[in-house]
Amino acid sequence: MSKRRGRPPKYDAAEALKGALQVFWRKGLTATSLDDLAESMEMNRPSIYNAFGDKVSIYRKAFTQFANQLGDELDTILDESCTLKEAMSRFYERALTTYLDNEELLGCFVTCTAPVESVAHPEIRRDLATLIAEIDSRLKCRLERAQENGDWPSSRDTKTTAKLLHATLQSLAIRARSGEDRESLVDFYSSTVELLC
Amino acid sequence: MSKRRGRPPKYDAAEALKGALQVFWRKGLTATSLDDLAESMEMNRPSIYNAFGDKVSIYRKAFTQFANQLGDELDTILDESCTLKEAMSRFYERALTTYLDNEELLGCFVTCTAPVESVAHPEIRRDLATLIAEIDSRLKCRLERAQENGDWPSSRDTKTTAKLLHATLQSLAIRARSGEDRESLVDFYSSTVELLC
DNA sequence: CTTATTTTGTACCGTTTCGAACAATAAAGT
DNA sequence: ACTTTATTGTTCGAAACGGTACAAAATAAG
Repeated sequence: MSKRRGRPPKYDAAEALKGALQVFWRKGLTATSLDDLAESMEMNRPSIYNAFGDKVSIYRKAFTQFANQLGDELDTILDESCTLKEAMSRFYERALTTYLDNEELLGCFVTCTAPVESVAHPEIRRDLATLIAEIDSRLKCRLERAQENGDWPSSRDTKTTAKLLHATLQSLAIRARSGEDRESLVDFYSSTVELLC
Repeated sequence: MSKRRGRPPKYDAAEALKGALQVFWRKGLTATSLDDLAESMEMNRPSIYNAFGDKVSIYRKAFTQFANQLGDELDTILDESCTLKEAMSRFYERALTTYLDNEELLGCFVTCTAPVESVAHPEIRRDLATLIAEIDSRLKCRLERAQENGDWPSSRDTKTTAKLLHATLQSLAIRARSGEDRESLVDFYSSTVELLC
């Protein structure tokens, strides 16, 4: 029942990581300076270092938080939607909302900022690989469920279709960042859903 | 008939850009220093600056060279292949060869390094958007040709399928960089070709 | 009130960065 | 031979970088 000794931290860890995520999302790992992070996390450099370690560590923690948060939301959508078509439409729509937040064309944090660092930072490469495999797996499971429900032909290949649905998500991420307008992106995922689901 | 005055350049412009491309491909724009470029381009910094401008300019020139070269090769493959299936298989196989050059997992130069810079550098964002539209268009044309030849059902949507084929290319680029092995990537594009073509 | 513990914030260090100034070099024109 | 033009390579400087040392501040325990 002992209370924590010492001066109480001014920051909230999750909130600080959210700030870090915002800068990393716009600038990427390398172009983000510790000063940028200090400002966006509302902490000063030594406190950041003490709490989260060096820049790569902060990035990876922000990465994990992003993956967990968006992943959970997308999983919920996949689970609670009745038909496969409805599930995938809502899935992409939710992703787009994140990618085009506040009229800024940010794309997906992971897809747009992690690959470039994957060569210099093997830890990030592994984080990326793990996340990709995770999403593949979730989509494949959803397709299998649709097959059990008779909502999707059991003759079709779940593994390939899952990867194609994932590829569409990745493409939306990059296209959003390239400035493609929302209407065009919606058109893309809508017709993809029609074609594959 | 007048010859060029002054000391003749030691470097070959195309060769130097090739060197620049190699570093940018591994490190990305921001993490690449002018010293890195000087070494890889076999020029010293002032000469580089004099010949190609600042770092972003060099990157964009390397980008253009890459896009032209790979684009031309892929177009040739699309054009000279008889069947659509054969065309797309060779298309992806050629891309993979580039992405996995010399056992290093580099992925696509454009897909893996350009998006992260698109927010800070609008010129790069436009370059990226232009290239994406270009590839979409080429693939769509190939599908239309297949329809004319009776090689592909004229009932199907060329625009959406072109984007899906493109999304598969982008996904291969990212997956290669994440460390996914060649066998898995070949499996992915093979079954994609079967499914879509 | 004193001590122990933890975070904060200022100040600093050594390195790397980009870009430019400068003289040296190599070719063509006169 | 001398001038003109263009590239090379050395050198420099100001700024930004990541990371750390250290004292001040704030709380709990004794």
